[in-house]
Amino acid sequence: MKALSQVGKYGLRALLYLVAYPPENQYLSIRQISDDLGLSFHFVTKIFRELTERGILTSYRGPSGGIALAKPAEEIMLIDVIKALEGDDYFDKCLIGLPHCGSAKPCPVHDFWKEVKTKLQHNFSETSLALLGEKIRTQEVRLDE
Amino acid sequence: MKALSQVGKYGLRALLYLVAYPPENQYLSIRQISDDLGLSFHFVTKIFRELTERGILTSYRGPSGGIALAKPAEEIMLIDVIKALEGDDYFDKCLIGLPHCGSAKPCPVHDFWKEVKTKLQHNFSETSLALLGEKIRTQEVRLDE
DNA sequence: CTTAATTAAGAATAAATAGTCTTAAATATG
DNA sequence: CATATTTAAGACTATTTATTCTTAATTAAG
Repeated sequence: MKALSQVGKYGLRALLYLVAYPPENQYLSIRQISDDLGLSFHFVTKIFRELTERGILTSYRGPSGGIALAKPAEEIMLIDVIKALEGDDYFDKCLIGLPHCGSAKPCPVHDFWKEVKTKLQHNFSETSLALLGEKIRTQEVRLDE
Repeated sequence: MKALSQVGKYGLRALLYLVAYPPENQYLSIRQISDDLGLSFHFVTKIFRELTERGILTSYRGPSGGIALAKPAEEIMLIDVIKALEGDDYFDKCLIGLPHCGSAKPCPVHDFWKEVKTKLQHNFSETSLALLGEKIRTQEVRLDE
């Protein structure tokens, strides 16, 4: 199941890198993230611009510039990131693509799919970047390969 | 969340039409399905060829030919259709796209995502086309708009 | 002030997906 | 056998998504 586009996958991975390995300086360069994760520098830059516009990151140009979280990692929830990367209507789509599917005109799998989306949405709303960063640092999980 | 490609969405809708409104004759023509659902005839034809190869449909050429279920609708599970349309690895994908993500090398959201996929897989395995066809026929739900 | 380091912006290209079209093959019917 | 109806096959085109490239703007440091 391809739940995220490449933008979503790379964006989330790059963001988690920042959260898991916060820089000593105020800003972490995009180059370091993209090199370390083996992602295209330009592509990550483009994705991060969107996250900056959405208020998830801040950026600073020039030497020793880079990007940083706009808020404490405890206050950034996975759902904010996913909506920023995939669109605010991420949890509103009908499984079989009917444009007017909803509680008034449900498709054959509407109720079931609604339930799946609600649970996902709930889980993503409860998960902070801080939690995921901690998970990565304590070596329980990994961000590459 | 775009869980299905256009092939998956259209294929499932077209198949559900067949199940919900079984023809009096042995075969239902693709033209009738595509016209009724407002889908491209050629596109549905292409999708149905794959479902025929995968043993979900049978087809018959010539006048009063068309397609039909290869098995009773009770024996065709949603999971078979989705795997035929989206690929057998549909439930094996890492959320953030790490190629080696698994229980040995889990990504930061592996456990959570695994659980979501398992539940989905389970639900799709229990849902037959017959059930969905009945749902559509009894007007609880709809297949167009 | 010059240079190097960095992100911003968006144009350009490539690849994947979606959709259309043409021709062939099969088959029923007159 | 001729014709009409239908799916099969795959080439072709269009659109969307992904990726790369180029240039500009900002800023630190010598």
